[in-house]
Amino acid sequence: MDKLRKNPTMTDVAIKAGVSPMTVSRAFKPGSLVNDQTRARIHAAAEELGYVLDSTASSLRSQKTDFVAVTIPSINNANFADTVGALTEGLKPRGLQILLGYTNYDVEEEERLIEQLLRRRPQALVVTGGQHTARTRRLLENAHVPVIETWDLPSTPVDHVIGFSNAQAVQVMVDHFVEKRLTRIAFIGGDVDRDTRGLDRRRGFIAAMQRHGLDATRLIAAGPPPISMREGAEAMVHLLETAPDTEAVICVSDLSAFGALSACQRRGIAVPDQISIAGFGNYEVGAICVPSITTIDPSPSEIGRRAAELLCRVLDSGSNLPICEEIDPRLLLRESSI
Amino acid sequence: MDKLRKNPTMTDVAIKAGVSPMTVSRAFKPGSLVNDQTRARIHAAAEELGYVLDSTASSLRSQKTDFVAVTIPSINNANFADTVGALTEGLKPRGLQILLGYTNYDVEEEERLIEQLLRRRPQALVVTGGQHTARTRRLLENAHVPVIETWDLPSTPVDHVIGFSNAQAVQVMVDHFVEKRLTRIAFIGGDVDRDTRGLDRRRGFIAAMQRHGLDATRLIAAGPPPISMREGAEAMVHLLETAPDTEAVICVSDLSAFGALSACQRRGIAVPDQISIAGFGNYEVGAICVPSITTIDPSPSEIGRRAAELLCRVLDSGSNLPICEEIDPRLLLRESSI
DNA sequence: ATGAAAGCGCTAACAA
DNA sequence: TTGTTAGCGCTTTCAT
Repeated sequence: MDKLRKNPTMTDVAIKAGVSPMTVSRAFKPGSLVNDQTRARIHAAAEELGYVLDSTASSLRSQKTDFVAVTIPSINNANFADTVGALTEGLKPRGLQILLGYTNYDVEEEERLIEQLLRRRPQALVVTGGQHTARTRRLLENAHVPVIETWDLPSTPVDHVIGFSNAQAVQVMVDHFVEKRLTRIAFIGGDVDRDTRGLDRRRGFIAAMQRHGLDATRLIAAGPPPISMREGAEAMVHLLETAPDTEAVICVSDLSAFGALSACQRRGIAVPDQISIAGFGNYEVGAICVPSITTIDPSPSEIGRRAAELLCRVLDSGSNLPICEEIDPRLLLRESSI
Repeated sequence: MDKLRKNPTMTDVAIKAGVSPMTVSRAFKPGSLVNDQTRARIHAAAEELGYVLDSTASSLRSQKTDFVAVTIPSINNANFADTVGALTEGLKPRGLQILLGYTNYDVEEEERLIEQLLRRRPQALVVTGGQHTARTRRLLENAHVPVIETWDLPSTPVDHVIGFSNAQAVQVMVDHFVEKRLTRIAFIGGDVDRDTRGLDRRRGFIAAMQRHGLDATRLIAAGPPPISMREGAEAMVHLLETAPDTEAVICVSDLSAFGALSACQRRGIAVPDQISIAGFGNYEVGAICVPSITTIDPSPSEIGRRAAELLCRVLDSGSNLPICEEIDPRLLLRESSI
C-alpha cells in the first residue's frame, strides 16, 4: 500500500469514464438523472480507481452536511447507548449519520466538545442534560440549527426538549418505600458537582423525605460520577457500618444498586428481608440478578426514538417553535424491595 | 434564535477586527505568529459574532483532517468502550479526535460504515476485528492512511495489528478446567456467523476439548450476538435440561456468564460446587457479583493505549512497515470455578 | 442527459 | 507581523 499517493478525485474518475466531473457527481447522487449505462461505466471506473467520495468538499460546496451531532456523558453506559441506538435508527431513513462525542459528565468538557462538533457544521445537535456553561449556551443558540436537550427538563431550555424530571422520578420511589412503612431510607450517589442528573435525583430524594417529615441525612457520596458497581458496594459497606438500622437504600443507578446488593450478600444481609434496595435506569443487570432490583425505567430508547422523530419534523418544516416532550418514567417493582 | 441566518465566516470576523482573513486564520491556529493584541482583538470579534471555525473548509484547503476513524461492534459494550476511551486519551495530545462508528457485529454493515468514514478522510483507521468483506479490504488498502486491526490476530492483516488470539485464550480456560478434573464442559455463545471473535472463542473451545480427547458437543448457540445476560440465563436453563451432568460452562462473555450464574441461583444450583462457570472479558459485573466469575482479561484499555501509541509513531515516521503487537490475555481465577 | 463556469470558506505559498 | 493570490474537490446554476 502506498500511503503517500493521493486519493483519486472525481476528475480522475471522469477522465477514466470519458465524461465530465459533473456527470460523475450525479452518478453518485441517488435519484439523479444519469443514463444507466453511463452510470455503470462511472461506477466501474470509480471502483477500479478505488475512488471514495470526498464529503469534505461535497459539504463545503453544498453548504450542508449529512450528520447530527450527539453528546452523551459516557460512551460506556447502556442507557445512553440505547438512546443513541434509537436515534441512529430513527435518522437512518433520512440519510443522517450520528457524530458522537462524550463529555465525561463534565460541563467544561461539554463546552470544548460542543465547539469541536459545531466546527463540523452538523444539521442538528442532540445533547444530554439541560445544564451547560454560559458559553455552551451561547454556542448552541448561535448554531443556527435545531438543538434538543434530553434526559432532563431544563427550566430554561435552549431549544427543544425530550426528557423527564430526575428529581420527580426519585420522589415516586421514596413515596413507594414510605407506603411500605419503611422510613429509615438512605441515598447512595456520586459527588454532587459533576453529574447533574445524579444531583437532581439526590435533590428529589431529599425533597421527598422532608415532605414526609423523615430524616434526609443518610446520604453517601461515593466519588466522581459515574458511580460504579464497586463504588456502590463500598458505599453500602460504609452505610452498614455508620447507619446499621437503615431499612432501605435508593441508589443513583442500577449499577451502584447491584454493587450494594452484592455487598449485602457478602455480609449475609438478606435483601429485601433486612434491607430493601432500589436503583435507577432499568439496566439489564438489575433485571437478571437474584434478587432482581426495583428500579425506575426512563425509557432511554424512547428518548432517542422521539428525538429522531422531532428532528425529522423540525428539519422538514423549518419551524422555529421550541417543542418540549415529557417522558414518563415507570417505577418497576422487583424482588429487592418489599 | 434565527436558524435561517447564515453562520459568520472568517471574513466577517476579519472585517470586524480590521484585519485580513489570513490573520484571523492564524489567530485561530495555536502556535502561529500573530501579535498578541491583534489576536485578542480577533478573538473578541469572533466571540461577539458567535464565530466558530468551519473545519469543513479548513480540512479541504489544508488537505488534512484532525480525526481518526474507529469502528467497534457495538456502542453498548464496556470492553470496546474501554478501548475507545484509552484511544481517545492517547490521541488527545496530538489534537486528534475520534470519529466513532459501530458495525452491529456485521461485516456488511462494517463495509457500509467504513466507506462512510473514509469519505470524511480520516488520518487513520482503527477497526475492531480482522475479518472483513473483500470490498472492505480493498477500501482499507486504498485509503492511503494507516490502518490498525484490533482485538484479533488476522492471518493476513491489512496493515498494523494490536490484538490477541481469541481461540488461544479460551483454550487456556479449557486447560484450566481439565487440570481441575472437570471434563463435561459446555460452551455458551452466539450464532456462529456474525461475531467473528465469538466464533473464534468457540473454535478455541472445540480445539482444546478435542486435544484433551473430550466431548466438544455441548455447544449452545444463544442467538445473534451480542449475547445478553438474559440470553445467557436462557441458555443455561436449556443446558441444565438437556445436559444436566455438565460440570463446567464457558461463556462467550462475562455478561452471558452472569446470566448463566443467575439462572443457577434461581434453580438452587450451587456455583461452583455443582457447576463451574467462566466468562470472557473481565467486565465489572463478574468481579462484583457473588460468587465472582472466573474470566479472561484481554486488557481492552491496553489495546487502545497501544493503538494510540502506534498511530502516533507511524504518523510521525510516515513508515510503511506493518507492525503487529500481540496482547497477552490473563486468566483470572475467581469464585465461580473450582 | 450532459457539460461549463463559478465559488463554498478556508489556508498554502509567496510577497511585503 | 500581516496581506495577496490562488485553489483544495466538489456541486450549484445555467446552458445545451
